[in-house]
Amino acid sequence: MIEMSPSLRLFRRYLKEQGLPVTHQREAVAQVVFTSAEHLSVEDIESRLRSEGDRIGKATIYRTLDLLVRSRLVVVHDFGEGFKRYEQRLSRGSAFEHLICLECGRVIEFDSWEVQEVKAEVTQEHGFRPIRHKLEIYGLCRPCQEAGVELPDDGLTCPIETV
Amino acid sequence: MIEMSPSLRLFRRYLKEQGLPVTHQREAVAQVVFTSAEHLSVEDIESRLRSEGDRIGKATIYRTLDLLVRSRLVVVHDFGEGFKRYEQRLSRGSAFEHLICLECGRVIEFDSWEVQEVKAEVTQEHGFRPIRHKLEIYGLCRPCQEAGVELPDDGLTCPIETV
DNA sequence: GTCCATGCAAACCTTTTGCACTATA
DNA sequence: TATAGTGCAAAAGGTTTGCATGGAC
Repeated sequence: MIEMSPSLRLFRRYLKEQGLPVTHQREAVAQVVFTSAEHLSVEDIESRLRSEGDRIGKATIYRTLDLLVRSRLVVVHDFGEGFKRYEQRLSRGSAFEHLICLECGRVIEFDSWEVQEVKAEVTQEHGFRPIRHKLEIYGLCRPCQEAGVELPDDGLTCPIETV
Repeated sequence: MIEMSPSLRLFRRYLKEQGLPVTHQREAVAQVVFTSAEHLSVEDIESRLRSEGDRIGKATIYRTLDLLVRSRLVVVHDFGEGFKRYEQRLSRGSAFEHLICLECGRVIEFDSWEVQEVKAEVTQEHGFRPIRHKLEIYGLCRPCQEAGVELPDDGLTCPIETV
């Protein structure tokens, strides 16, 4: 049986509030996300379920993740890898600021007070109603730099503008 | 014939530097991106080419966009819509800060000096070598708010944490 | 004449959907 | 027992690739 984490308890409550059945599959998928501190791909989730002896169809995983995101217990990230990653929202920072290593995919979260300020200022200026934001800084993490990784530079010989 | 914009000139130079042929298709795709101030999807690019009488295969468009990105004359964006958008890097702001309307998809660019500072600080702190960044603020643009658009809130009745 | 690009279609990958079957409440 | 979920396989949508043909240099 699945031991009950606080988040899982909330997810069950959410399902009941919505009049939806609490199934073994939903609990299993939720528990995988809730017991991980990482940004999981659907592939990751599927293989973790499998290693626990659970064989749950991809369609069900996607459908459950959709519920988890809707419940606000989980957030979805798109780091431009061609697929999405899912992360529990409770515990840890749950910051929307990330350093993302282009070499190994490592993600470091951080909080920025200043970004919140920029957000407030610029949205007010444009009459824009902010709902969420993300700041993503792509580059090379320390371990990859120390391993001597260099990213290829294929640009024009005389660069135009470097940001 | 295609009239030569400064960017197109640079793209030709880039192709020659790389020992690659300058073809009509490459010039046509590049010119579409260089003469637009918007964030174009491949669909957009294809239809603009078509309306100019150019019928260029999608594969060629993708391959040319890849070259344009490599040359650094164009940047690619992924706003989580399920496809990518392309934008010329010269002229205009070419900021990496965006307000993105969840209702109509409108994108407003802005520059933020503070974000550059946050980037410098946090990357130094983590020994991370930054290459590029993006700040995306999702929400409702003024016109959509005035049109009375409200986004559904399906979350738990007692929200956990609101960012 | 030698490469390389192009165009088409097929392949690919992630995600979504249709449908017969099963489980929840 | 009624209602909704599950699993499988097929479909969908954007992007990539293989290959024969055609164009750049």
